[in-house]
Amino acid sequence: MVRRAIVDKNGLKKGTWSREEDDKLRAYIQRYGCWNWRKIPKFAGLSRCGKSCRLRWLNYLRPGVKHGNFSEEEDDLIIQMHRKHGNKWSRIAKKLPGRTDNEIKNHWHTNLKKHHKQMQTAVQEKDDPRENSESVVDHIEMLETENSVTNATSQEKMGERISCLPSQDTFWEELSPLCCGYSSVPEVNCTAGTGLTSMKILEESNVDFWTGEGLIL
DNA sequence: AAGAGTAGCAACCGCATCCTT
DNA sequence: GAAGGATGCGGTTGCTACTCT
Repeated sequence: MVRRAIVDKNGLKKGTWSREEDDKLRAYIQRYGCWNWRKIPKFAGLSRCGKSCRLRWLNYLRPGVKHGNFSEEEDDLIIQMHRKHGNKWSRIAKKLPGRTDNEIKNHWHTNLKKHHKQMQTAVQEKDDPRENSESVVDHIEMLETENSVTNATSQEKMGERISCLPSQDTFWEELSPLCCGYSSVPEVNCTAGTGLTSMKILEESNVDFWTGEGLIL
């Protein structure tokens, strides 16, 4: 299920990524971070365009990316999010840690679309009470809205909670190879360092690893 | 067994938006 | 504020594997 690798007129390779290319890109980004997607292929020794590298990293090589079957919970969430936001795949992906917008989009077109149509037909035939009740998505987003309203307070709390983090620069320098693809980092008030690794700190601080936002518990 | 049709998904393309100068 | 470059996003394509006839 892959595209044959070809070389275009500019000498840039297209199509399937080989293992060797994956290794090169992964090694480069883990070492230097993704400071400029256009220049990375050159420095990493790849005959690919920056866009292609970015996509490959975000969808496959990035640590934490889940592959394989979607759970029922994930399916439900996708369906509800799609009902609410339409084809806003990146937005939907933010609610599913480890899933990429591309994967969700594919999953929707191959599996959920059919299911969704069946559901809609069923709803039209028999008025589905779920259509009128508050969905999980609505509830989550309502909480998020409340969270953003009290953002200042939250940030203060966040500052307190992770005031033990290393300096901001050190912190994101260490994390940058893992956080590539996200153009912004959260405004985190970091102060004195500790012996904890950044990953460990993230795990313990209720900060969403992928978005940098505080998690709703 | 073989050819046709379909499903699944990685990857590309082009436009939109953001960021920097 | 304008322009140009970088990045993000969603639609679409192309290829292989699988299923059906």
